[in-house]
Parts: sequence; structure tokens; C-alpha cells
Amino acid sequence: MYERKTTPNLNCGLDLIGEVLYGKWKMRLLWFINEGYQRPSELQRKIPDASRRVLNIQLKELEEHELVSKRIHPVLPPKVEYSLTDFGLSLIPIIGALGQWGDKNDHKLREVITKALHHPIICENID
Amino acid sequence: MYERKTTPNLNCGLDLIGEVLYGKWKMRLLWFINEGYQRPSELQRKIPDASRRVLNIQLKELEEHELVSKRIHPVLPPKVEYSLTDFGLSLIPIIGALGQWGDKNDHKLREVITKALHHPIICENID
DNA sequence: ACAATAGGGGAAAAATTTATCCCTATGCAA
DNA sequence: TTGCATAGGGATAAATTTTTCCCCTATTGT
Repeated sequence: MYERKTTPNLNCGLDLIGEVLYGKWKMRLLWFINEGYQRPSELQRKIPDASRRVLNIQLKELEEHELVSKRIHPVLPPKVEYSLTDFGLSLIPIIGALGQWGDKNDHKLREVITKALHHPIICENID
Repeated sequence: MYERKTTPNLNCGLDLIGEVLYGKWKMRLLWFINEGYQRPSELQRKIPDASRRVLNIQLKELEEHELVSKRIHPVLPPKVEYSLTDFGLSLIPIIGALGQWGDKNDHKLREVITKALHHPIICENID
């Protein structure tokens, strides 16, 4: 596993939440687990853009941060189920708000994202 | 500037908001600009953990994504002021909610973050 | 002359994150 | 027997982000 070389900044609430939520797929993982997709393979099917590997890693981090708990059923083929802890559950409304904002501003967002992809020359306001 | 090699995924609201908000210091920049710290040097003083360079870069991205607008006063020494657009302003409640959650769970978060830093062996639930 | 302030950006290094590929194991179905 | 599904991890490569260092403009104050 990757060994951190710098210590994280933990000065404010945003730093703190960032430590546990900053990861490309973490919010989606929490969201889908909350929706009932609890098995790794189900989550991978819900998030096909992520590699299998990174989902495993981020699930493990979420578990270490006690946002999800993992239940391993000792059967073959293996069966694993993740579920939200109360702590993780308390984040769902916030993740919902983020997703809602994104959905509500879908059109505008696609526009500015596409524009920025071609980094146009922005016309500055000069007074 | 860094030239992207892969195209972003824009499948859902979370992808979209991630495109404009995913950056270590972006939410803090929006927050402080909203609080009235509008000049680059003020922002740098409010966020001393970030390098000057990266704040400039992320401010430029926020501007390209139309979350902030930049006003350059053609005076010497130069004076620049950022302000939130209506679009950026509409994110403030969400950023506030994130920060609040972080503050409310300050103690617990420090605990799990510190624990994970030493990656302990997690005791799995087995049934 | 020199330092400090204000704003900005190039180049390269370092840190971090994400992707790719390969390997373990077992049971079930064609 | 081969192939697929299940779950996961090591090693390594690639992509991306952030930091560090240095340079530039121009003014004010010492």
C-alpha cells in the first residue's frame, strides 16, 4: 500500500471531511451502498468507470475511517457485504445535496466543463 | 499547464460537481471569497498550507468553470479581486454543510484519521 | 541600491492517486 | 476441461495533482 510522506492538515472541518471523502469514487460508493448495492461485484457494476482495484482500495479506506463496515461470509465462492455505519449514514444527506446540485446544474456544468477542456482565452473584466 | 490525457466521466451529478470542485483547496477558496477575502494575497494568508502557485491554478480553474469572476484593476501595484458568481454562490450552502459536518464530528474524525494513518489490522466481522 | 508588496507563470520534482496486469482459490455450468 | 463468477492483493505503470524554485513587472519605503 502507498505510504504517505506528508502529514495531513487538519485545521478545519473541511480538512477533516476531506481526509475521509477525498477520493474519486468514495461518495459514489457510500451512495450506492446506501441504495442497497452492498457487494463488491454489484458496486463494480454500478461504477464501471472505476477499476476494480481502486474500488477495493477506497472501500478499505472507507472501512478504516469507519464510514462503512464489512461483513465477510466465509463461504465459497466468497461473499462480502458492506453496509453504512451510522457515521457513514450521516453523510448521505450531504452527498445527496452534492449530487442534486450537480443534476440541477447539469446543462450549465457540461457547458463550462467542455469550454474549460479547450481552455479558451477568458475575456477579463477590466475597469 | 497540464494537458489532460483522458476524458472525464460525466455520467451523473456527482461526476459533474466533481469536475469543478475536486481540487484540494477549491472549496476553501470559494468559502473565503464568500467571506470577503477576495484578493489573492488575502486568500494566500487565509490558506497558508497551500502553495501560492496552486492557489493561482485553482483560482483560474474556478474562473474557467464560472464559479468565480476575476476583476483586474489596472493599477500599480496590481490589484485583483475575485468574487463569487451566482453559480458559485449557490454552492456555498453545500460547502457550509460539509464544513459543519466536519466540525461536528471533529473528535471522531481525528480519531479515525489518526488510526488509519498507522493502518491497524481491522478486526473483520465474521459470521 | 535593496527589500517588501502585489500578481503571475514556466519548469521540474515530489507526492499522490488511479489503472493495468497477473496470481490465488473454489464451485458451477457447458 | 475450459470458462465464468466470486473476492482480493502484489507489482508496476501511468496519470494527475501539488510543491518547490526561480523569474518577471512595477511601486513604495528605507
